[in-house]
Amino acid sequence: MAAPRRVGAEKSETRVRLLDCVEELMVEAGYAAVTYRAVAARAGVTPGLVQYYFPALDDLLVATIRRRSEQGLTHLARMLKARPSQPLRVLWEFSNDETSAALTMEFSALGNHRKSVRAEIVSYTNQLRAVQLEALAACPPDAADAPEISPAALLFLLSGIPKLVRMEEDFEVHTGHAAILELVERYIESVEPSATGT
Amino acid sequence: MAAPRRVGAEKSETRVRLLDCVEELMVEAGYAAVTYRAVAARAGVTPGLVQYYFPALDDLLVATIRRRSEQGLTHLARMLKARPSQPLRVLWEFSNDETSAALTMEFSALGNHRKSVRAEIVSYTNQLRAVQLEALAACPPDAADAPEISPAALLFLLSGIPKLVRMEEDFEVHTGHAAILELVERYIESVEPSATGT
DNA sequence: GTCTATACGGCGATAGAC
DNA sequence: GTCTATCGCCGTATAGAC
Repeated sequence: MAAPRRVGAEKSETRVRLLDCVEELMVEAGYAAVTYRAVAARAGVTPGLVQYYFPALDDLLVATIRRRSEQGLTHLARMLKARPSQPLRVLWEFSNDETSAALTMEFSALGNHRKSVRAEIVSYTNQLRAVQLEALAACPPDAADAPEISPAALLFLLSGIPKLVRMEEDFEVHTGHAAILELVERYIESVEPSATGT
Repeated sequence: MAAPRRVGAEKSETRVRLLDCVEELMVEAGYAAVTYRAVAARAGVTPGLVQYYFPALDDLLVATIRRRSEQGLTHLARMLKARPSQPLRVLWEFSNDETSAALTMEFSALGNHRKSVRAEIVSYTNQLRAVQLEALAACPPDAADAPEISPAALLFLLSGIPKLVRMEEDFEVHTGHAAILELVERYIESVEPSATGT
């Protein structure tokens, strides 16, 4: 693996600040607003310096995604560890957490035609799914009045519904959102009653 | 409303051909590949001529979406009219139809930061939802063993699940897809048995 | 290792000639 | 209706100052 050119140190304060600026630009104006010149202007440096740390725009975008992904995996692991008896609630809350929802949507859109970004998202999603499936497997939902549903299908719904709701809200569609959220929450309540320990 | 500049006739053959080229470019290489120069090259005309018919790139993209949307609404109306006793099956098949799935995904991604495109999608989606809800309202699902679910929530799932599945497949995620599709189809079978008339 | 200056070709968009 | 010329912004590459 040849060094692709000269590149800045990983621990540089400047580098960290640049990634922060990318996130800000993305949520405020979309991924299309992430240009060398715009990032440089916001960080108060020259465009050339941004390129020094991230030779190609892909490098800048992938680094931004990777940092967020690592934070997400760590966060989920902490939540699961703190409440080992309520995997469904934890997964549902995690997927509904909007801390970085706008950013996540932006990344997905970007991934649609940037191969490098897509690869990074695939890697992250696979790690996430593995952790989530493991948590669900430890607690097979066999409550009395709950419909039969496989852990994989349940995970699809728990993680997918909040994402779908956010996407539709972005396009001013609200049909059935309140009803579906209430339905999922009633299901969770039936499988993992609020007042339950391990 | 002032005429925004000179513009080509709606019925021009060239105009129709340009829209075809846009769709081809979009599915083959993504919306980012839709440039005046690329569309012109594919259609065998000069970039300036493309701009004559569509002064801004937004005009070109919106025209492409509008044409597809009208086709989609017409198609759904025909399907509903042909099988008035099976709204659930029709809606499910319509949402699973991949005739223009790639294009639809592309439009959604585009809509995320092109205001004009977003507005067009909002308009189309609202019309679509109205038609779909009306179809569902004519047939309240009160089958014996089906879980209680409102028409709006049901529509959310029928239209959203196929979209979500396609999005995840794009990122090489397959978890729970087969199970969830089978689950929905079993539900539909319970509410609208295959061998049923009006 | 950090940072700057400059140049190149491609892009969307505009104005206007034929 | 059709096409050309031109403008400013973009990603990228390179040469070199501190």
